[in-house]
Amino acid sequence: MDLADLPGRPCPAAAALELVGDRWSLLVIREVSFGAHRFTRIQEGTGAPRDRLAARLKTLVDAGVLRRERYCEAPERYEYHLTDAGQELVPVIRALRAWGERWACTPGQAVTPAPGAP
Amino acid sequence: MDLADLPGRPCPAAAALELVGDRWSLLVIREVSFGAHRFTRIQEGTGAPRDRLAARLKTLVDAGVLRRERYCEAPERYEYHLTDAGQELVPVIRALRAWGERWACTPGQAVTPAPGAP
DNA sequence: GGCGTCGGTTCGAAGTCCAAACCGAGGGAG
DNA sequence: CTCCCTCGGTTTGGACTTCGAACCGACGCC
Repeated sequence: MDLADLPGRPCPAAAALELVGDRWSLLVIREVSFGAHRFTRIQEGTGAPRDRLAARLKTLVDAGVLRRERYCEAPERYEYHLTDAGQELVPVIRALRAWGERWACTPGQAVTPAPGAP
Repeated sequence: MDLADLPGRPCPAAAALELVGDRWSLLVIREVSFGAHRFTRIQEGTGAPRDRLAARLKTLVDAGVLRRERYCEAPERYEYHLTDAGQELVPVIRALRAWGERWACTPGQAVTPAPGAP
């Protein structure tokens, strides 16, 4: 992914969003960072449809954010771990969580917590 | 948006992604935080298609992340500003940019800068 | 043999995304 | 007055994604 190829202003944030800025990627990374390393666990934790999850795991591995490791020989089974790049995505998720706690948890929209209320 | 309605694990980060976790929202917020307050400027800065941008601006205003302000009476013209909630999204973008600088700017994938290469 | 788990893949339907054309209100040039 | 431009959108038609659900093969358990 070359920054110059993006349609808008060249910016590393845009490049980051190209890689992990879709509906599921950050949720997947959150789950893996929480210790959910297997397909089924990640699927339960994120709620992503199975095919989407399979595709997303593939692109995240390709992007170098996740590493796929076989944990069972007889029936080929794999689990997913964060690479260093993936690890460093955790602060992004933390920032997102902090924002969500403050603004997205109130019933209704992300309006200021107490406009005229106690 | 109720956390309990989300398919996966209830988590404020998921709620945040519901609101701003699409292709353009964070880019739009970046642009507005850079001082691009008008439709056309935001469109140029993000590279989003016009209809997507119009729809996204609407949902962001509904979500309470942006505020829409008329700046011209005669032909109705509006500009967009960050609310407090929008303002507090800036750290998320900063985190994303930091990550992008480190991992997404290298040509190729987000692999460690020098694994075995010179 | 019959059923369950695990990690996927395949399917058709539904939804979303896109580029490009269109629109209306106004401004400016000729 | 007429023609064309800007601004902020909306509409359109087609491509691309996403979805839930069904299916699959390899294995384990009973």
